[in-house]
Amino acid sequence: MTTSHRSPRRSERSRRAILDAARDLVVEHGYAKVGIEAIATRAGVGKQTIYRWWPSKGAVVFEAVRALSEDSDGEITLPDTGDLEADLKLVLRATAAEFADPAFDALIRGLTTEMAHDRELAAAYEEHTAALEDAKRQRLRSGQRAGQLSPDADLDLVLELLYAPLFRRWLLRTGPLTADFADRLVEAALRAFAPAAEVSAP
Amino acid sequence: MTTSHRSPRRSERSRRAILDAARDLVVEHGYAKVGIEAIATRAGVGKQTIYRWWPSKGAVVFEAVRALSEDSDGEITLPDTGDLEADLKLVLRATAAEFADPAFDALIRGLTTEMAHDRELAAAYEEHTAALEDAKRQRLRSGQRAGQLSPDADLDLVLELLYAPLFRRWLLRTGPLTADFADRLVEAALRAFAPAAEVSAP
Amino acid sequence: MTTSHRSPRRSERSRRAILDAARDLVVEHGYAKVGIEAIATRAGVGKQTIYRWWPSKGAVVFEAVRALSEDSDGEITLPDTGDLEADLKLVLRATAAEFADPAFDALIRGLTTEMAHDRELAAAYEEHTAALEDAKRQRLRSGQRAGQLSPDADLDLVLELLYAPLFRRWLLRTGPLTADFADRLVEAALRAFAPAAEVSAP
Amino acid sequence: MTTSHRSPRRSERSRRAILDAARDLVVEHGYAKVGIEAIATRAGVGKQTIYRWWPSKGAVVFEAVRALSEDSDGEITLPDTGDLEADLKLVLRATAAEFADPAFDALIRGLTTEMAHDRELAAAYEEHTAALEDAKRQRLRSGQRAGQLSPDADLDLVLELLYAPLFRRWLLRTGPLTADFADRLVEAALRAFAPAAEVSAP
DNA sequence: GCGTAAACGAGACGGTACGTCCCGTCTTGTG
DNA sequence: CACAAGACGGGACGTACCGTCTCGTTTACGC
Repeated sequence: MTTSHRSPRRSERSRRAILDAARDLVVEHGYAKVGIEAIATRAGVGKQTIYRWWPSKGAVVFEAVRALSEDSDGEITLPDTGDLEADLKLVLRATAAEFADPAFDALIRGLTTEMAHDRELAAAYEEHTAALEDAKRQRLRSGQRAGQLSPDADLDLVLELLYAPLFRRWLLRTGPLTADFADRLVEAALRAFAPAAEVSAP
Repeated sequence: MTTSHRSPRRSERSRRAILDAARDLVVEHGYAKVGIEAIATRAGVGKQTIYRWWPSKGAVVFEAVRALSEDSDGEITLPDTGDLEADLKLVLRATAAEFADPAFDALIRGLTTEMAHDRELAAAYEEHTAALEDAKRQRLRSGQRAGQLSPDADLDLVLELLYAPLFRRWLLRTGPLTADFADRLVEAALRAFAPAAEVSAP
Repeated sequence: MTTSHRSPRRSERSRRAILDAARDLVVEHGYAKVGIEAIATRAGVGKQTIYRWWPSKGAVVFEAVRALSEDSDGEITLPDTGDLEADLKLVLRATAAEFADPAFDALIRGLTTEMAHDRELAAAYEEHTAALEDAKRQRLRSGQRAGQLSPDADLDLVLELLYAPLFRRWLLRTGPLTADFADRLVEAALRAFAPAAEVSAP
Repeated sequence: MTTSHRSPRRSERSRRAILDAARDLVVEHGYAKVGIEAIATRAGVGKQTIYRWWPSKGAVVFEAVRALSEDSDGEITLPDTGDLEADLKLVLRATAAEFADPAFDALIRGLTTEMAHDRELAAAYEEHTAALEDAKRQRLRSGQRAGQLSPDADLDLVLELLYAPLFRRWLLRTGPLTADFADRLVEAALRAFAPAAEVSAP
């Protein structure tokens, strides 16, 4: 169990204070330099109150991140204007911009490297992003039905082609996360899974 | 400077012992659970002998990893049978297999997440892999000349399309690293940058 | 106030359970290693129920000890056969044996060292043993009247000479608590306060 | 091993700072309220430097106390004017005064109660006071030879009669530690072991 | 070959953070 | 409203390593 089970006895005030402290400290000093003690002190909370409800620093930060996106989570919908390429470019540009934001980077980078070592944390994160992944697949499927993707395209593979290069550039800082890069990724992926050329009718 | 400058006074025996100890300990217990003290003890060496020549644990492990591939490093050549697709599949399958090897994984995973936080280490690693990257680019260019890739394909982008999905699957364990996956990556990338179809003259 | 004021609302069942748990735990693990939480848990009681009625662990254990000797406390009478020496030897031998009993030792040792630091607890204990002290003094006075002690002997000093060496040997484990030791203490004290030798009239 | 083995590597500066801090803190706040962390902080020392050389807080304070009396320790000699009673009164009065000194009390009280629970510490203390005990016994023996004590008096028992009442009054605060009390103890003990009355020569 | 300066093993040092323990108080239902 | 249950802020515990800093002791060069 990575995330904390709510309990009627639990102090909501402390929970919020811990998550806020964790978020702020990580943004300020970076994931690695933040410890449980610092979070507890900043939150005005005993260490035990953290250990009681979370198994690790990763779990706390993870929940802090999740709490950020929780408000708007009601329903995830990606743009669907009918133009798959345009829509994907919009989304990937936004993703690239997000990765390029220092505050977001500070929060998410440490969490990501932590997930590379902690399978439980990774599983929790996957669960958290499942809805978003689904929405992405839905949009691709819609494009597929509209004849903008090959009918037998593996949509998961398409997603990996779109996002993995972005992810790798961000994590390893091997290249800039520009709108142009996002555009070219979309173009390449769509070319790779373009529907077969039509045969002109006689 | 991440790697150590050699000196005539330096004890080669200690250097080897430290690198071996670092490699073995990381493979045994994982990067995060290995500390400088443990490396020094296992190597039968004073801590200072490590701090004298390396700036961080990452640098030691990095050099330990580099030492592994140092023997065969004289000249890197990728297969070039004339069939770009076949050659790339060979290479990517090998890469996938390497990532799937537990010992390699243990060594390289911690180093990778460390690079995500330590720019110096990342720079050193990039330098170390520059030759290999070059070789990959060369093979693509050769294929390009042979008409198996569009003349205006961005070869770096092709490499990212090929390797980033592999990297991400490996790091985040989001999917299996099979030969089939490697094949499909190669096929997709080549389709994305296929040369323009010839228009038959009427 | 060291001891608890009784109240009609108070649960006698809880009170007994707490005292029993305290006694048992102290005998099992020693005074220092027993905490309020352990007592509460063993007694099947909330911590607050302890804090509501007792000010400290010392007070609980003290009352637990007192409860042991409460049954027989109606009237304290020391033996008075007319032979002071014999009677005192009997009593001191019994005291020595009591100190030598491991269960008694475990209970009383921690309480004693606590009293060395907590004046309130010490006062409460003194009050508790006042009747016994009185009885001892009575027996000495009786012997004094019978001409077995000097008429101007300071009976409190006699008691200190009798009991302090026993107490010190027990607390600091500086010697065995044997019947022989008890006997020799009695003999020495009585010699020290023997009535003046009669001068035979010529 | 309760006390610390000296080592050439050991920092004398740290050792002194720790003992001084321990002594001062105990005198200021009392044994029970002083912890290892406070000692380390006051001494400007890492906790580990304490744990490296001492097994417990008791051992540190014990050594701090011992260090106090170390200077004058060359040779212990008790006064021997030929008048045993006068000499003993001098010594016991001094002891009573020492116990009554608040700074000494603070230091020694906690240590004493600790010894009641920690046999190792008690053994170390006994060793430390062995020379003094010997000197006391010597003085008694000298008085014995001078015909001021019965030839078959058990000198250890005499010492217990002299010191135990003082000790008990001090520890349990059951009476004042006055010069008068010291005098009366000496008188009582000497009466108890007075040599047999001489037979007047005809 | 012989000083001498470095690099060495060893490990003590001042620190920081860990995760656990228990304190005494506070809060939340239940009987 | 006393009770059981137990969460809470607080803070000390003893451990593990960090990176720095002496200690003698090799060791291999320049004289």
